[in-house]
Amino acid sequence: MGRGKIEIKRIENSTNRQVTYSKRKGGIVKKAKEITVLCDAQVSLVIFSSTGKMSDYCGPSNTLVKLLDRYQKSTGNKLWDAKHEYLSNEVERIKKENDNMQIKLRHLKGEDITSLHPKELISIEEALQNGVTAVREKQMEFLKMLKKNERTLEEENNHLTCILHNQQLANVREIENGHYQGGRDFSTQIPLSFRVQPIQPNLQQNK
Amino acid sequence: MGRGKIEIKRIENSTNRQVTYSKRKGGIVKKAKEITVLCDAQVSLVIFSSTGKMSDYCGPSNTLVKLLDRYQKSTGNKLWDAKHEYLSNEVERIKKENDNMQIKLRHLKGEDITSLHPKELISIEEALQNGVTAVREKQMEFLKMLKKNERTLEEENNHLTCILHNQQLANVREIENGHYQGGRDFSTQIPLSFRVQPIQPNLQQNK
DNA sequence: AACTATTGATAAAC
DNA sequence: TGTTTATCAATAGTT
Repeated sequence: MGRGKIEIKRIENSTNRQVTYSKRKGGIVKKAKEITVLCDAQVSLVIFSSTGKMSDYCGPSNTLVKLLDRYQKSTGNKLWDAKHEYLSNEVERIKKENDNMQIKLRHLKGEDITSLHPKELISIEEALQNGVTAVREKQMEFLKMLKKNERTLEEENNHLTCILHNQQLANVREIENGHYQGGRDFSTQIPLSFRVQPIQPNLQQNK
Repeated sequence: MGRGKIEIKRIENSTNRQVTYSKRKGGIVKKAKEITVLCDAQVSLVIFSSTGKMSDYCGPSNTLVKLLDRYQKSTGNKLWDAKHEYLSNEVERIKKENDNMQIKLRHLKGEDITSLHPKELISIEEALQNGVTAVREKQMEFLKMLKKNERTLEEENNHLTCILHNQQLANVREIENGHYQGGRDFSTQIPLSFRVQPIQPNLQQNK
């Protein structure tokens, strides 16, 4: 079809090849559209030119994806294969797990329990009771720790009070003896055992 | 091109449509092959007939997958990567949700609470307390229902006892009067108000 | 499935 | 790239 018959082999003239490509591409796409309408067929057509440019045509109301999905099924080719299926199943599985946990959570919060059996209610109550017990135990631990800290602080307080008292005594005595010497460091006169030791409260266990 | 011009619209005659489909399909595939050779292009062609049968053509040394991979890159359409990504994200998202719930559940069960703040402990305790309250309320409802049923049954019992008593009295009297008539239906002699009424226990509220 | 009159596609030229 | 035109190819209707 044309001014002369042509052999079906690569067109060496690059320009000619490009022109022929354009024309024939148009022709094929047109034919594709026609067969789509005439025979209500589904067509997916993807063409790359030798320069790497792409064209495509897809039957109406059909995304390429949809059509290729069908292609996959037809050929048994697992185009988007195991990975996909795995992920899909994974999503399903986890969603179910999620739902179950949601339900359990709601039950533990005392919601949606109207439709439950007495036995189920009892087991939930037990769980809650155990929880309460454990939480309260923890709180008791806290309390103990606070009290322990309190005691420690009290002891420290006593210590400090004692030291202060001693200092004041020493001070008074020095003044009475007329040996007052101004800004002296009294701490060096206090027996070592009375010096304030830094105390680490173990309240910081929970930052 | 043919014995007469045809409109490009669906061919209603099914046989004709099928024939035209065959012819044109061959034509398109031929054209695809030609452009492949003439212009060294790459072609992927997938056609489904209206009956669901599939044909395809692929340029030489190119699997459809490879070509479509190129298509994917060309369009920037992350054809199946997009799907994958979506699913992957979905999995991640739900897994996180899952983990959070798992943690909450464990906390409510009194597990893994060592690292919690007192404030958090308190809010968990509150939740548990609420749960216990709700569950116990439900159980109370059950108890009430059971008691109500018990009462109902007792009343029924009384009824029946009463009826039986009356029957026996009637029986005795009849025998005393010498009017005994064998397998008679005593129920017809009992005043209506004494007849056993069917009682619907509302215990079935929870199936 | 084969035939053929006709239309449609397109190679070459502009 | 778009148009024109002579020619060939595809195919609609027929057998």
